[in-house]
Amino acid sequence: MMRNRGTLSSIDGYLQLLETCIESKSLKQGKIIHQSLLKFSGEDFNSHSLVLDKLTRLYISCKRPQLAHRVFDKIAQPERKNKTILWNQMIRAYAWDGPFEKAVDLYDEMVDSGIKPTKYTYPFVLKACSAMHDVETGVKIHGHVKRHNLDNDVYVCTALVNFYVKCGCLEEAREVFDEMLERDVVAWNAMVSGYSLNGMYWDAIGLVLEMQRRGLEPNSSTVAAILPVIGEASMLKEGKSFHSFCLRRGFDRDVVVGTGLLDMYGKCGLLVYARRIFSSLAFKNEVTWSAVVGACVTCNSMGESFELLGKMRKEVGGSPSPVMLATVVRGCAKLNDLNMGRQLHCYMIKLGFSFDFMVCNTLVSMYAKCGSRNDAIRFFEEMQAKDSVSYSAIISGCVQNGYAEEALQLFHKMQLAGVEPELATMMGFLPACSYLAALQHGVCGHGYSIVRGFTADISICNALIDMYNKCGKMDAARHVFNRMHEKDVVSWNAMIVGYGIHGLGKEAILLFQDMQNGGYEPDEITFIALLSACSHSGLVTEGKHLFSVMSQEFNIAPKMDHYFCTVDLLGRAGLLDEAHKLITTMPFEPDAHLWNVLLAACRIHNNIELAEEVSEKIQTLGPASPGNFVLLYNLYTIAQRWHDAANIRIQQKELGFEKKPGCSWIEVNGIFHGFVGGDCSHQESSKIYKKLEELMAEMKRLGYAAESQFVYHDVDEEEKEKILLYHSEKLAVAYGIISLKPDKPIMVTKNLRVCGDCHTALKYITIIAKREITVRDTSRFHHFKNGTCSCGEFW
DNA sequence: ATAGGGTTAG
Repeated sequence: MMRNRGTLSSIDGYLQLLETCIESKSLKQGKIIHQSLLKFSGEDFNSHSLVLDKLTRLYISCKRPQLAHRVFDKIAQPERKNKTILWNQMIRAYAWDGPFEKAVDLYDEMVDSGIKPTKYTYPFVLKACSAMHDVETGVKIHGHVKRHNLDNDVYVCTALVNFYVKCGCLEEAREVFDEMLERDVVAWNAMVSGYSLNGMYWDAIGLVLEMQRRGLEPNSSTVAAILPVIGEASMLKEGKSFHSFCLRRGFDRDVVVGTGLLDMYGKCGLLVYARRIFSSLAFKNEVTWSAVVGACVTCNSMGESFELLGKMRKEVGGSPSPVMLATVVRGCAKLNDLNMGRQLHCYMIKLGFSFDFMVCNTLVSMYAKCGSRNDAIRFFEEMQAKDSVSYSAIISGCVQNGYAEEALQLFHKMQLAGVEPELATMMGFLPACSYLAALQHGVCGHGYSIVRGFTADISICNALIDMYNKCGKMDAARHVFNRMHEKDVVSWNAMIVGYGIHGLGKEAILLFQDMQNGGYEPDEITFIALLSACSHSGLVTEGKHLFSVMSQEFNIAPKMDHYFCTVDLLGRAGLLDEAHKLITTMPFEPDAHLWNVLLAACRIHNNIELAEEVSEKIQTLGPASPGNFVLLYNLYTIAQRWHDAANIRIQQKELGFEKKPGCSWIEVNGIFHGFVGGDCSHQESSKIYKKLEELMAEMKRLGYAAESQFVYHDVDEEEKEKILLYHSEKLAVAYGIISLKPDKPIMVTKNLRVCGDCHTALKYITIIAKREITVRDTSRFHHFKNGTCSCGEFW
């Protein structure tokens, strides 16, 4: 009889066979045995607890927790009660390989069936909780630990510290750590890596010092845990002292420590040291190779990173890891090498990495940083799964390329898709609001940031300050600024810029005083902000003083941008010769851009002789931007040299310096209405033009004459008047007047500088329409009120 | 131990 084969006497044989499979982790053989048991053994055998126990262990050891679970469930209830160890092993299996929620389910089942968890149970459930970031369940389990008086066990408490650390609850972790009766090196390491993972370098280092003071020796794990933060904070001095500590203990030969050391040196910018450690390591693994490639990318040695990629394939064989490729792609982004980026993209597809979140997100970012918004969008849309990083990458990518409105739409899509915006998402969203002057969206973003606790972050507050400043809400910006618990140089700069673009130069300088009194060191950007603030307010003496002070007292050598601002300041004030002299006596060669600033000043003060001299310089240098062409063109048209003007236009086209079309927009109830010159595409276009004509008639009655010098075409006066009337900023203002309630101020944003004729016209319009109008152009705010503008003609 | 998204100026 077949059933005879399944007698109890043959069980031992099966059990032994299973045991060898468990030891050798041989899934294939194990499955064969399992199947033959099913086929030939019949019921008795199949429910034999020893067999089921072994089978469960087999699948656990082969990392098949779900298969194991199925067998485990067959063990009869009374038997299962005595198998605490097996329960623990099942939970551990899920905690390692997932699905993590199953680990928690099993734990609950265990507790419900009256089995007391042991100190070996808790660490695994907690591990599963931290993998899911399930703080609530973890805290519940912490309660169970206390109830079972296991809160004096090193093993369990270390697991609790680890759990809290991974969930970002540093205070809770520290509390558990502090209450531990005895602490071994592993416990200390858990706390150290907690501070390290959360970027709290001083706490991490302090803890290592304290552990040494208490007579405990840091081991290689301690060092490996602390090196990443040291690198992140570029604390070279501390890094070197840990390095020498490693040399004394011989830890440097350890791959993990060695990799950590080379990574740390790379992040500190010392590629020479990183290379040296890399070549000294006898054993290098995948991570080591990725780390050294990363060090090259960080230190701008791109060629070397590509070489290393090839070298690794030759020396180690096999294909590079996703991490390594993502790192090289990051290098392409840094180099702006779209071609190489595309090639790597193909390579990644070939290797089958196109399902990896990290890899795909790097590609989105690379395309965006290389200025190819189309590729970025296309690739982003094609991704089957998108996480918050994908959205963050595409949102900032759009903003970086000037597609701020699209960025807002993507932010909206993100929420519809149920993906929660993270801090870094807001770092793309808020600048998009700044760009668009999208106050209503910006305020929502502020609210959301408060709710999520992001406003504790300096960078978020800086982005908020900038957003409010660019939306014309200086009070709100200052409020955020004042309430920050900690500021950095960016905070001060953002606020100084705010005063500058609002024409409040004196306030900008006062804030600079406060900054110094507060013990903050200004940087290059601080002075760019200050100088441009002076230029917007006509503060010539103050600006000149700041320019000399920056190198003499603050040891910051003026760069092109500082000359740019100072020439602008002098030029606008009519000090053309002084501006000219500054350019010719500066310690490096001026570029076309800088001459262009002087040219613009010549145009303001109608100095044709100097302008011609300057334009010659620009022509020999080769115009560097569409702006150069525009100014030259304008200059010739003022001089009515139509032939020269036409030549400039032709040259501009041939060289591919197309001028950006002027475009203005206005936010009405959170919706943007954009206009280009002569735009008839708006739904209410006819109403807008009717309003403009009405205003025009009234303006003329008050003495307005179209300033036709702002039309640089050889056309007759009437035609010029029309071209001017339909400038985008006028269209947007007219739409504001007809769509916003009379008591609401009108705010229009323009992507170029506001035109001179429009500037005059808007003064009249404030009188006629009895409304306040604000225009933000690329360089500053213009607040029009009762026939005047806040800019005082400095723009 | 390596790895994806980020603020200010021109």
